[in-house]
Amino acid sequence: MPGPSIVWFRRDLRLHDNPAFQAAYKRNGAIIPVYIWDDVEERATGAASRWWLYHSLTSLQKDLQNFYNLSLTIYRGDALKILSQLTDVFCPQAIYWGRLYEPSTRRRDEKIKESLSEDCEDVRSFNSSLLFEPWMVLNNEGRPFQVFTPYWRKCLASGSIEKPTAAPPKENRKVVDSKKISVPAINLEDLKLRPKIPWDKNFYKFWNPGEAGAQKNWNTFLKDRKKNYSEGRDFPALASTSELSPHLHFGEISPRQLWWEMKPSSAVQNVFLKEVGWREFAHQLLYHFPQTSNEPLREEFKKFPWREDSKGLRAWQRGETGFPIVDAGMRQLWQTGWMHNRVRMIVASFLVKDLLIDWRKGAEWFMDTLVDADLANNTLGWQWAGGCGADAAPYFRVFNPMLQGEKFDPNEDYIRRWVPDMKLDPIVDHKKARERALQAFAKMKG
DNA sequence: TGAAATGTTGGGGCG
DNA sequence: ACGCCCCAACATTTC
Repeated sequence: MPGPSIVWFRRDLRLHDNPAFQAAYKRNGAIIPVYIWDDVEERATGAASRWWLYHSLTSLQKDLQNFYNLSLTIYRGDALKILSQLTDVFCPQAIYWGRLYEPSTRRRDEKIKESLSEDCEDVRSFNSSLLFEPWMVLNNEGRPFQVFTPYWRKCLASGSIEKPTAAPPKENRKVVDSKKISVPAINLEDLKLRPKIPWDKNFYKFWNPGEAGAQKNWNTFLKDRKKNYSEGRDFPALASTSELSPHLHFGEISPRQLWWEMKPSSAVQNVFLKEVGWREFAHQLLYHFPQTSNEPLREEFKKFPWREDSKGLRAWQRGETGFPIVDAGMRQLWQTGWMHNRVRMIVASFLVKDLLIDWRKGAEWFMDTLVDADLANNTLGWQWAGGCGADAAPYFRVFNPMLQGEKFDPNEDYIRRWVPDMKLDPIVDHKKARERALQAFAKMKG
């Protein structure tokens, strides 16, 4: 009888196409599925994401129980310590997990892999969340791409993507008593992931965290939204996007599934897959330039003269700027934990250009309020808006929030939905603000 | 994955 | 019929 395998779930909270779980399953022994809430998770997970995580773990717990008679054990504390203790007690044959790519998780996981390998012969990580590993796609000089189009072209030319695998067949796995270890397992409730103040009450109307919810959104997308995606995706009043971002962040659905089920005749031109490509691009950028979540990729922006403006920042956060499309976006974010991507660009441009507030302030707010908050995507998005990142909009490309509203919400449906009581009392004069931003840019240059 | 400023063109009104 | 002006429509340049 083979010994047990530990599967360390992190942000691959699914059973289909989950290579770590699959590999453990194939070993035919007992499986010990664990989730560990340690400092790295705690620091990196904002309030809205915690809400999501709570429900996603609940869902995974239920599925593991129902399909395999496995109980996902939850721990709080230092991941290395806990995994080492588990290893001491259970002498697992294998310890598996899905890879993450942020600097903090990489630092931690490398140490863990090295340390556990001394006591366990098969400690392995798997690719569960990307189509292309960041170190696999390099330009002809062997360096990472900094422009999207050539990056994506290279990805698509670089070979085939593995087909997703179904969840392993249902069966009752032998159960081990994980309570034996000295670090006590705790209840999911004890992680206190849900808010004390019930600001999450509306979230339930919009989201269904977990693997089943992810599949549901994906099927809706394929059935109803895909055909109009390339035109409709820019109009926030329409339901044209997949709304998969939080599911993808927590690994409730596999990008390989999206890839294969799109069945594109020409992947290069497929607009939806291109968006998946931006996600890949963001992850490889953060991998190769790990400092960019805090520092602009383009050096000259280190001396950009940002303004301190706590009143402006607060008005932006609350959706009280007096610019309808900006306020609508910020309120959609607050009420649902999500914002349409077109509107993200508009509100980001407004904060960075019209208010001249450091993009990092905006990034921080997004990390705390988005259910899909993802360090790689968020960093790319904000540095793009700030003009200081890879393949970024040139700084002088200033969005006019009124014009953007006219273009992308012509009937004001989106605005009315989120700010029914809209009062036009702008906190800045856009024309003057634009001039000010251009001057600041010139100052940095000179 | 801009928008404003500036330049060019051409149709129509009118003396 | 012609030149002149106005200005919308479009194109190009600049920020």
